[in-house]
Amino acid sequence: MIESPVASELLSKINERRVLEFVQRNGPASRAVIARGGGMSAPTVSKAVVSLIRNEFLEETEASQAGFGRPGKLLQLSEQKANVLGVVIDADTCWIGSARLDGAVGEEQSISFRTPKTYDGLLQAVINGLGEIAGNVKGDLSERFRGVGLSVPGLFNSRVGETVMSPNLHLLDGQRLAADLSNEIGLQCIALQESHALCVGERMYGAARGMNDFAILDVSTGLGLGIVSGGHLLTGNSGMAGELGHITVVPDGQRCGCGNRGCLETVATDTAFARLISRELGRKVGVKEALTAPAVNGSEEVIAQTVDYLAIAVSAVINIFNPATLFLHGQLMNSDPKIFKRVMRQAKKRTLSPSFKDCRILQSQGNKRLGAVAGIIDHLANELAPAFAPVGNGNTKQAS
Amino acid sequence: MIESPVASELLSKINERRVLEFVQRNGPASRAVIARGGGMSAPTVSKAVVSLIRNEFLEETEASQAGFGRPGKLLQLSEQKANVLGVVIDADTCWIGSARLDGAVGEEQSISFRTPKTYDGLLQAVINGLGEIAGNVKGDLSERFRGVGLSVPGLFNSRVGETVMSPNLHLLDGQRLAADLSNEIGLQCIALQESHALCVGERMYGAARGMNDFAILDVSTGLGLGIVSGGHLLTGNSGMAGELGHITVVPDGQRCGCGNRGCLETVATDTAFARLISRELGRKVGVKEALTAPAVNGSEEVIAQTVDYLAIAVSAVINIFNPATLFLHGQLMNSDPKIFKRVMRQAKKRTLSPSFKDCRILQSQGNKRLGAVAGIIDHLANELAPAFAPVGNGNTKQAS
DNA sequence: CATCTTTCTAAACACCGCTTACAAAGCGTC
DNA sequence: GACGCTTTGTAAGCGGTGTTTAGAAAGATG
Repeated sequence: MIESPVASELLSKINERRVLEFVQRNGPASRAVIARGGGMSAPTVSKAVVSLIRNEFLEETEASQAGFGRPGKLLQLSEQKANVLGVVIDADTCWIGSARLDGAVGEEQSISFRTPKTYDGLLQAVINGLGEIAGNVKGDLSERFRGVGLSVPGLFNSRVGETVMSPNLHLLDGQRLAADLSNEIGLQCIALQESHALCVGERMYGAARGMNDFAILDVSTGLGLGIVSGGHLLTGNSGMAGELGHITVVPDGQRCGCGNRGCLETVATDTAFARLISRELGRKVGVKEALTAPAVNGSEEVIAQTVDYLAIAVSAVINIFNPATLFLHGQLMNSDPKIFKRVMRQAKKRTLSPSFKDCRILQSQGNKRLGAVAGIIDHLANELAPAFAPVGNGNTKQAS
Repeated sequence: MIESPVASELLSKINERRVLEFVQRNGPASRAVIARGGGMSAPTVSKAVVSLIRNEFLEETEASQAGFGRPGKLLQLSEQKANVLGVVIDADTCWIGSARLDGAVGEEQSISFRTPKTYDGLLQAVINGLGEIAGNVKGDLSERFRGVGLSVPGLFNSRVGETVMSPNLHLLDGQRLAADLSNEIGLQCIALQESHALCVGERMYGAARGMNDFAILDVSTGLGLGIVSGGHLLTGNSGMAGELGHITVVPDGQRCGCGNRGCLETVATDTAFARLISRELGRKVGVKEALTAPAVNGSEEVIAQTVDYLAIAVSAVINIFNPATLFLHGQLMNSDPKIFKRVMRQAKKRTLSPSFKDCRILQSQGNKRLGAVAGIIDHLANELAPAFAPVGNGNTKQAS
């Protein structure tokens, strides 16, 4: 039933992982600092460091911080060998870039291109792009990089690595992009659904660094939701968890791309807003134009229709997940403070007040690129060593 | 940041926990059987067993199964010393009972009583009840029992152990029943919100045994939801996760007990159904009577109003959590197959089909009593030793 | 240059799980 | 009833790991 033969080596693996995570979180540090901060003895840290350097996760810099006694040699995430590649697939554009283990994306080493029209075209474009970044030397790829992380839109089955359905990019339907890519370039490729990628990225490198209970609600053409609860990304049985956009809020509402009627996604997204304003103005406008349209600035009544549903979404997330922090992401909320305020006001009304008080709500930039990179880095770390999570069922405290 | 000083003993603790869980799941077994089934070597199991017997979690029985070679001595969960107490607080009645570590509740050793009208009355009634079960010898309690698990209704903050708000039992508001009880009787007391208790109980002893991704939707006067995802009970930051009942589905609907309007709970519960039928009949009826009323058997249109919202709830759970199994619990769905069928049919329409296909939906009895018992047993096991969960962020597979 | 502080490592020790070897305990057969 | 067969359970030895202790290394201070 339970597997994995708890051997002695497990301990050293756990400690290696701890050291690595300490450096990931706190930046370069000496062995002594890691020992103090990570709750391990100095020799233990040293041994872990030896292994991490051998595996090219860390490297020793000459840089030594000034101080009283003997200066410690700083250990940092490897910049030489431990680079990874990130790929973000979106409906209109794709992005490819390289990054170091610390998540720093080399801007000069990244490219964007319009999303091709066919799956084969996309696959080939990604392969070409990766090769370009690797300096056009194909054989070099697997030497300079350790893996590729992908952010993919739509409904993604992470158990089998297959995009089940991608409403805005149907060419991915039924495809296994990560596997196909891996076969072509001979590197590990790991795909994450974009909302999940956002979560992993924010947690590893972004605003949610170190947080164990948070949610990210991403409002754009659709409604994306990523949840980290108790330190775990909520994936569900097949990685399809988080589809908040398709809960029904208008029982006989308009038809949604998913086939159902009245999904939250039909009324609480950029697209819904633009559609609404277009009708108001009598001509078709995009989201950006809609936001600056006079009708919008004029009347709260007009924006209310979208915004109040957005508040229902926010409220649902807080009621259902009780996160310590909720990040809101999307131009609709982050461009106009008036809109954000109204969302907050309405959400407060619609949420159980203890849960609402318990939750800090922040606007966030979010970054799928970091997410793609974080996805592969997290995978590499898991491959190296398991994170240790002493864990029960979450029931807590208050004993005698 | 991360604590717990990964010492050598950690390994033995993990293995003790494994042995204990093996026996919990598979019943009495010999050391050899545990070794084979649990993936440990025989000496390791023996050592763990010694410790578990010393801590009175296990005991050795003389009973030996017939077979070829030397018969193994069976190890079972201690019946002598390792008993626990379970307490279920409900709006109308309370229950107290004792159970063994294997979850077997001694029916003759349980009592029920009407829920008192005041908090002090309740506390005293529980204390008395516990004493009664312990044989009226107060000092004996802490010798015969290891702890008390409680199932409490309403919104429960598990971080501080306080009931924040209990709509159907306001005497609990702001109270810390587990802590108060613990102070009085000198035993460890652990409270769980009732929906969470349901989950823990089903997972440890019931229909969800061994499942790592499931949800339980409990439809009664309110809408309770418990989620286990990736093997973890979803509690949120303060244990208040799972409040599906208060998401808004009728933006300008009727007022809910929580202060908001149009909560799912106002339209998709027993109470809502009874209210609906009452209006139909022109007189006030309870749920049971409502279910057998001629109006109900006659027309689908009448029940549809409640049932279709119930389907929205089911659909929301599947869309949001992507569970492998969903247990539906509540007399509304489990008494009339016609109703259940309609819920299923409607839910199927309203759910993303990959997620729906991925999810097995079962009717379930559920049992808060087992939940209360499982809660304290799980806590005791966690105290003894951490469960080991090698864990990443949940991103999976499909590498080169 | 000696002293001080801090870093890092080597050695000794204790703990752990695993493998191997062996004793223990029944069953079948002769 | 004795012997072999099979399985169970334990003792001893080995390799791996973390910790403590002691000491070497490296720079700052006086």
